[in-house]
Amino acid sequence: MLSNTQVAQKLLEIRTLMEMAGESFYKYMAYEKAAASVENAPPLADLVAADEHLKLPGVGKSIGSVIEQLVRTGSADQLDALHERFPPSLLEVLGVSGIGTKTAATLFAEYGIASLADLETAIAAGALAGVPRLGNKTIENWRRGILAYKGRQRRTPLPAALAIAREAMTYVREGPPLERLEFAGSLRRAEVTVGDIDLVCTSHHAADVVAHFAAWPRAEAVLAEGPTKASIWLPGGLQIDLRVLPDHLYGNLLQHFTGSREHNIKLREQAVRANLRVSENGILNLETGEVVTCADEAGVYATLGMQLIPPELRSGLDEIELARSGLIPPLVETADIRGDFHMHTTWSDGDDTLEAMIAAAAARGYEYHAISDHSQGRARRYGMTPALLREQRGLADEFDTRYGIRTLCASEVDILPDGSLDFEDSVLAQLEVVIASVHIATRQSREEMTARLIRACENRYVTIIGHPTGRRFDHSSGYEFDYDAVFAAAARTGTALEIDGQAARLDLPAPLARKAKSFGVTFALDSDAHRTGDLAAVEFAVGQARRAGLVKSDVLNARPLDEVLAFIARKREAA
DNA sequence: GCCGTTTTCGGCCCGACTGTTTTCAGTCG
Repeated sequence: MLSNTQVAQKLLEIRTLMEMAGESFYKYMAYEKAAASVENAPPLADLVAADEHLKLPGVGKSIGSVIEQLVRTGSADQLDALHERFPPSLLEVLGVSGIGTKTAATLFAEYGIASLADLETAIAAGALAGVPRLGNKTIENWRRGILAYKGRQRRTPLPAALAIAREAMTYVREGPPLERLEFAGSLRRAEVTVGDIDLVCTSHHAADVVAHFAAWPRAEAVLAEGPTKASIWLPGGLQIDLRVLPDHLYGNLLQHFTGSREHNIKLREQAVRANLRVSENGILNLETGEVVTCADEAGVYATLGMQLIPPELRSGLDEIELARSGLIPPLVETADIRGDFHMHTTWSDGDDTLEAMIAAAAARGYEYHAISDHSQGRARRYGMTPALLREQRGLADEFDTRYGIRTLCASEVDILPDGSLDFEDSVLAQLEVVIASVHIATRQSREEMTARLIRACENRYVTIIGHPTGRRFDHSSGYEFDYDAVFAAAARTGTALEIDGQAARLDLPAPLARKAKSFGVTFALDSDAHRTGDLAAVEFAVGQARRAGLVKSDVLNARPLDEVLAFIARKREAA
């Protein structure tokens, strides 16, 4: 069964090969739009089963049937036919920066270059010398592009990209004077992984700022450098783009470079109907010739007759229609978070002591938090026993007085393969917060895993299901289960679902959280910190929550302590 | 190929940078 991301990739492959085949621009662009739509949609398997995939924006009859084939069989007639003409290895050639579909099509048709290896051989043999419109500089750029392609990592996880962006911004600030500097693009939209880093800047000294940026010692190569914009590569192939414009255009600039591409296309299509041309240089009224420039993004959206759309919602799905109708809700913010239910100490697998974690949580200004060291699972060499839990509780009470915070007595308890928990109910009853998580036996069938998670929800002592899908960017795509059934069980039993902000997890993913919200589920936004420095990861959980459209009232740890305790008590009493 | 607050037909976002082209196509985001 192909995932949404995999289907989106196949649609993009069709798009690329259609362009090479000489299909019309709007025809293949339709596939690109559909791919973006699919990426942000709920699980396609469910949509196709309910025949609801045709409701996705940009998906009509033709692409709808392609999606259906992809989901059911893993391929599609259309893709197979294109592969008859163009070998899949051509996509490698297209992966080289500077080579687009036109060039790749020519290289293939005229010189038989069908793969990266073919291209390298042709360059090394000088087979491309003397070709019209192919100078030494172009060949040299390709050679560099091939090296970058080979060394390139996959898309960079959001937390890692954010750290790099902040380093680059620190460096840029050390240069010529500037007014404002911000990261934009997929990073600002809180996408789970980012393909490159976009920085926007306002300054009276644009060319100097750009030159300073391009001279960053950490840059391995400068891809492009003009008077207002430069692109650099870091070792490993991550690209950073910087654009500099005058300060009165800050709103237009930030809006333009925050994207997404599909969001901007839709926004501009709407604007065109009102005779407005939108770009980073302002909003041009084609009738009057007047140009509106905006100091902030709210001005851009207001000029286009809609609410400000938060960056995390700019996916190109239906946010523009909602904003025109005034239906974008105020999303949950990091400042709303009053506590963090999920963190570990040296008592299990954390790196920092109980006191250090409590002090750090208090320093973040939390009203309450929970220390949730692991239960001592059957296969676990570390972790808490009932005796250790009692001992930890006593110490925590002392530290609470010292640091002015309320530490809830908690544990992250393994959900065993049959859905029972790793602690007896009598132990669970002593805990104020129970996070139940799947760590073992992750290869169960969809049916077994569904039953297992539902049974965990039905345990009266379970407050939160931790990192519900088990996906990890480093090695695991997570386990399969019937999302609807588990979300319904969570809502019915008053069990919160976690959005785990740990760098490698970000789980629940935003499209699933959006779906869970439709069932009436309550969410816990947690850091899953294993050291004090990771408590800030709750911000990544908030980012995913915002992408899912969650508001303050959807979030358990945005509530005051008495309401949190009442939420927990309701479930225990109801059972 | 998709879509509709003028449209079920006739439209479809916008601009920066590169290379070698004497006027712009290709690529990228």
